[in-house]
Order: sequence, then C-alpha cells, then structure tokens
Amino acid sequence: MLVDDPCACAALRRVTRAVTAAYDAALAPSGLRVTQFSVLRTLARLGPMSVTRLAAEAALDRSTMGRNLDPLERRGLVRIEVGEADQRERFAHLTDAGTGAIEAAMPHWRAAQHRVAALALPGAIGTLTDQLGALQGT
Amino acid sequence: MLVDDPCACAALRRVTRAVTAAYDAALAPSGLRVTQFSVLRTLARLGPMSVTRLAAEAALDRSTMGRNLDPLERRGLVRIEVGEADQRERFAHLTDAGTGAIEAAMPHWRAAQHRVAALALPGAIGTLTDQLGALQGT
DNA sequence: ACATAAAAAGGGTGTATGCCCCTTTTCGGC
DNA sequence: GCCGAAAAGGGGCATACACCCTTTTTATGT
Repeated sequence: MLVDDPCACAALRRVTRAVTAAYDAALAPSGLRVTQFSVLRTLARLGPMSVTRLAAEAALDRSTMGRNLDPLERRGLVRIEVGEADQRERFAHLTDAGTGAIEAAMPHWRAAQHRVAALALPGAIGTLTDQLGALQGT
Repeated sequence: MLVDDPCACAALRRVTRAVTAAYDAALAPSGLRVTQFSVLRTLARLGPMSVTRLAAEAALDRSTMGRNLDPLERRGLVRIEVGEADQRERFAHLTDAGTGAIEAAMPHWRAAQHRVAALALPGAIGTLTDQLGALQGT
C-alpha cells in the first residue's frame, strides 16, 4: 500500500515541536513562551495595533491571536483598548512591563537562536519559509 | 534593542501551520486530519502497540498521544485494549475501518506530498529534520 | 516473600490553533 | 440620510500539545 514514505508534514510538525520546546526551555527564566515572546516582539517592532492586524502579521487566525493575548493581558504585559477611530477594533499596546519582559528575555532568545543556527545550515529555515510561503492562504 | 532579526522558531511554526492547513485541506474528503492520518499510518506500518510506544514513535508526549487517540477510537478507526502480558499497557489496534480510512486518504495525502515537493527543494525538510533532530529530548 | 523502585496510563490545567456563528459597528451605494 | 454589505471581535466547539500528580501494575533487590 506504499505507506512507508515519510510524511513531510509530520516531519515538519515534529521538528517544530522540538524547536519550540528548545526555545521555551531557553526562555523559561523569563516566564515567557516563544509564542508569547513573538507577540510582544511584534508589538515592539510595529507599535500598537488591532487584533486583526496582529493576527495577520503572525499569519494566525484572528480568534487564536485574541486568545493568545489573554495571558499577556492578565500578566500586565499588554493592554487592550477599544479603538478610537473604529470602535469595533481592539488595540493591543505593549506596557512598560511588557517592554521589560522583552528585554529580560532577549539574551535567552538569542542563545536559542544561536543553538539552532549551529545545527541547521544558515538560511535553511528562511529558504523553506520562503518556498512554502506560497501555501499561505490556500 | 535589536529585535528585528527573524525568530527561527516563529518562522518554523508559521510554515508548519501553513503546511498543516494544506494537508488538512487535502485530506478533508477523507474526514481525517494529518495528525490523525499519521497515527493511523504508524499503526499500519508497525502494527498494534502501546500508547507509550506510539508516543515515542511520533516524538509526542504520552498524554497527548493518549488524547489524540480519543477521536480515532470514537470513530471506530482504532480499538484500544488492555495489554495481555502487561496489564498497565493499553494497546492501540487498527480496525478494518481504520485500514479503509487510510486507503481512502492515501491519494489525497500523496497529492499534498507532491504539492509540497513542488515548492520545496527535494530533501530540504528531511535535511532540516535530521539537523535539528539533535534538539530531541533536550 | 516482601518492600520499594520504576513504568504505564489517566486526569487536571494551561496554552495554541482553527472553524463557525453571532453581535456590534462601520462603510458604501443610492 | 437610510439600508444592506462587510469588517472586528467574542464565544462555542474540537483538536493538538505538554507538564504535573496520582493510581495501578510490574519489576527488583535482599
């Protein structure tokens, strides 16, 4: 029945779990997961924005991003405010505590980045991301 | 603060979400998700085995694999039985319906494999998996 | 033989992810 | 200026994932 070929998706999911675990372990002292760190970093890079925009930046479902913000808001790292111009929008703002959390986490994140870079050929992940980016929104 | 370098983990998670969505869409006619298809395929390849062994094969947490089996058992694709020699073990068996589900899903899965292979350099995912496999169990 | 260590699984909790439906609010055409 | 379409979000549902702690069962050492 030819079921012995490796599944590209299963392989990718597997390696992603391993990499996520490595980043989460590295970031543990900061109390952030890599997913949460990424959200904070996006807000630091691009400034306050709506949940929809934040979800689009991360290529995540809107409702997923909304829920991912919950623990960050509970911990006071992010503040959610009703949009001024458009009252439907909820704007996510990085708080001072959020900025501090990023700064505290940065060295641990960089350590994880270097650990992964030491294992994978430079640009391997970037190349894959670019090539498979075509699947986005399929 | 140097927050502009792309996060390898975030990039990997993102591309994995896209690939998973593509496989899930391709497999939709069969009513299986790629995660479920992978579990069934492992059972077809290696025969009945305990939850712990199945989790180890997939490099997944034991409790996660236990819960992933629930929907498959509910749909009658997998049967869970208490181990004969070791009564602590729960053996997962592929049912006839499970075998049929794999066969029905195979052409859709192959289509997804080809679609991904057409976008990514051959072996790119395999190479990455091998290189980053060192993170396993860190 | 018995006490203890170790393994297998289950349940609880928390996060991550996406879909669908519903309400609120805005926008566009007329 | 009104009315329907479209967008933003929330809540419900289901899956995916991992950690902890507990219970059951097996293995081990003396």
